[in-house]
Amino acid sequence: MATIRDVAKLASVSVATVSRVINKNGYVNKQTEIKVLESMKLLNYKPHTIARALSNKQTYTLALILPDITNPFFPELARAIEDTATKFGYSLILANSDSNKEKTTSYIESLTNRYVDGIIFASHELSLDKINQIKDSGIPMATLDRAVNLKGLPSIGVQNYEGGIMAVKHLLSMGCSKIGHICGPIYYHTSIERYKGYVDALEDINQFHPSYVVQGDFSIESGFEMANRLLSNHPEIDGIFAANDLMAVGALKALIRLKKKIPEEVALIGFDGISITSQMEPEISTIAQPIYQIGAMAVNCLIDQIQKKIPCEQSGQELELKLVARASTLKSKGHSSI
Amino acid sequence: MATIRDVAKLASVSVATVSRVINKNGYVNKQTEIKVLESMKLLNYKPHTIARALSNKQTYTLALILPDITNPFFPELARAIEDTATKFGYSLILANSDSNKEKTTSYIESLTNRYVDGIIFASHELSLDKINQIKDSGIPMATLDRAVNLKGLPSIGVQNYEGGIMAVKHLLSMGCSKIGHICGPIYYHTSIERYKGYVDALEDINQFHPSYVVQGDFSIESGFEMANRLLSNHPEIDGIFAANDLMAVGALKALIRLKKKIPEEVALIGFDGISITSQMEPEISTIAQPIYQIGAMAVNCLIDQIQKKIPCEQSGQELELKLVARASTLKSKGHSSI
DNA sequence: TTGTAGGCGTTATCAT
DNA sequence: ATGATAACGCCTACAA
Repeated sequence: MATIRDVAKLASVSVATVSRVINKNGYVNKQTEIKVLESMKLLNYKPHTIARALSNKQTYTLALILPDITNPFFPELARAIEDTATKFGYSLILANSDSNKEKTTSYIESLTNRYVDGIIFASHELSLDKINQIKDSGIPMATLDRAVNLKGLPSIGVQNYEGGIMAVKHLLSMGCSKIGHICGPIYYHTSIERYKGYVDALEDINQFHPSYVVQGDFSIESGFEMANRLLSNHPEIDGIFAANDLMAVGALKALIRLKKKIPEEVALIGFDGISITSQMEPEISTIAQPIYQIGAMAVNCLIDQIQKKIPCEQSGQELELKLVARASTLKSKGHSSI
Repeated sequence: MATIRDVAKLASVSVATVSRVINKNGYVNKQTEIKVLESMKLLNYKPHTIARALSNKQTYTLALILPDITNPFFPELARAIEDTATKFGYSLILANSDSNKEKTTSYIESLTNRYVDGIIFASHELSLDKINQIKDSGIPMATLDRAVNLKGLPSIGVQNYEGGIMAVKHLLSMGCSKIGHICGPIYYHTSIERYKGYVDALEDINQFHPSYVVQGDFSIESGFEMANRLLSNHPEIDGIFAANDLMAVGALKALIRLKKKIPEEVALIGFDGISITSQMEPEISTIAQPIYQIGAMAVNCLIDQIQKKIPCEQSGQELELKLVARASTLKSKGHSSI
C-alpha cells in the first residue's frame, strides 16, 4: 500500500502538498497538482481512512441502533439510512438493542469508543441518562419516532394523531359503524397519539366505546390474540384499526380463521405502511409512513450537524401520512386512493 | 478524553507500562498493575479504538455485503451475524449491493480503505475478479450460499439438493401426485441443486414431467405469477414446491385467489425457513435452513482467520436442512414434524 | 505556492 | 520489570 509519502516522493513534492491536493484545501499550483494526481494514479494511492480518522477525528461512519432488524418495520428504515449514508460517503454500523437497557448502554459505549460520527436511535427505549451519555460524548445523534422530545435533540416523526383519525374516517367511509381498535403499548408516544386520533374521530360522531379498545404489544402474535378477543367480546364489530401493521397481519390471520369475510363483514386497516401488508391476501390497507424519507432525513440531519456544525432544522418535525386503501377495506364500489 | 499518557502520568509510570497492562502482554509488577488500573478507573480511561487500529491494523469491524436488507431472507441472517460479531467485540457494517456490480465494487473499495477486518459476502453476484480484489487486499472473507467454490475461500452453505428431495417426498407423503415446481434463476447454484433434487425425487418414481416446472426469480411477484401459470396450464396439479419462501408466499396468494383449498386441492411448500411463512394463513410449510447458525458460523470462520491466521475449517461445509410441516401441506390426518 | 515538523493515541522494539 | 522512542499514515500550523 502506497502512502502519502510515496506519492510525495514520486511527485517530488512534500507530503503537505499532496495532502492539499487530496483535501482540495490550501493553495497549490495547477502544474504540481497535476503531477501529484498522476503520481497518485500511478501508485494507486488511496488515503488511509484510519490514519485520517485519527488526525481528523472523523470516521465517516454512522451507527444505527434499533430494537431488532428482524422486525419487518426496520429493514426498510435501515435501507433508507444506509443508502443515504453511502451517498454522503459514510458507512453504517448496525446495532440490535432488543430494546434492552444493558445492551443499549454497551453499544453506546462501544460506538463512542469507535468515534462514529453520528448515531441514529430508532429504539423506543431511550432513557434520559442514555441521551446525556451520548450528548456528553459530543457525538451528534438523531432519534426517530419522537422517542423523546428534547430541546436540541433532533427527532423525526409522523403525525400519529392525524393518522389515527385518517384510519377511522376511512373505515367509516367504507360503511363500518362498529370500529374496534388494537392499540399499542401505552408507554409509547406513538401508541397514545394514534389511540387519541381513534377516540376523537369516533367521539365526534358519538360512537366511541371504551370496550372496543384492546391493547397489544405491536407484535403479530398480539394482533392475532387481540383480534380474537375483540370479536369474541363484540361479534358486532365490523371494522378494526390496528395501531401497527404487524398487529394488522396477526388480526388478519385471526379474521380468516374466524371465517369472516374481509372486508364485507369486518374491514381491517393497519398503520406504518410496511411492505408485508401488500403481500397478504387480501392485501391490507394501512396508514403509510414515509419510511424511506424518514431515514433519509435522519441522515441528512446528522450530516448537517457533523459537517456544518448546525443543529438540525427538521428537529421535531412531524411528517405527513398517507392512506393506502387496499382490499382489506375496499368494499365493492368503495373509493380508492393513491 | 483521557489518553494513555494521562494514565501514565497519574500512575507515575511510562506509557509502555500502561500499554502492557491494557493488553496483558509483557511483564508488569503486580503493584504497578494495580496502580495503573486504579488510574484508569479514576480518569475513566478508554483506549482510543482508532489510534489502536492505526497501530495494530485491526479495526474490530466486520462488513456484511448483501443484496438488500429489505428482502425478508436477510434480516435474520444479518441478525445472527451482528449478534455473533458483537459477542466477539466486533462491530458490523452493513452494505446493500442490490446485486449490482458497480455498487459491489465500490463497497469493496470503500471497505478495503476502512480496513475492516473481514467481509462476509451474502450476495450471489461475486465475480472472480471481485474475489481476487479482496484477496489481494489481504482481507479475510467468507461467502454464503456457496456463491462460489474456490480453494481457500471459506463458504457456508446448505444441502440444497437433499432439500429439494425432502420437499418432494413430503408432498408425496401427503398424497400429492402431480407436483409442480417453481424454480429459481438457473444461474444460481442453489436453484439448480434444489431443482435437481426435485427432478430426482420424481424420476425415482417415474413422475417427472418437464412441463410442471416454471421459473421465477425468487421474488414474491414471480411466485404469484408462476403459480398462476402453472395452474392454468395444468389444473390437475395438486402440489407445488417453490424454490424459496418468497415465491411460496406469492404462490399462496395466487392459490387463494384461485379459490383453491389448501392443502386439500393444492399443497404448497417453500424453501429457506424465513419467518414470514409462519405468519400467513394458512401457514406455509418449508424446508428450513439453519439461518442463524449459518450467520454465526460465517463470523466464527472469519474471526478464526483474523485472529489465529488459520484457514476456516468449515470451508465448503453444507449444513443440514429441516422439514417444517405446516398447514399448507398437512392434510387432515397427515404426519407432523418438528 | 511549497516545505518542515509536531501531533493524533497506541503499540512495540530496544535498552536499561 | 520498566522506560524511551520510533513507528502507524495523515493533517496542519508555521515558516520560508
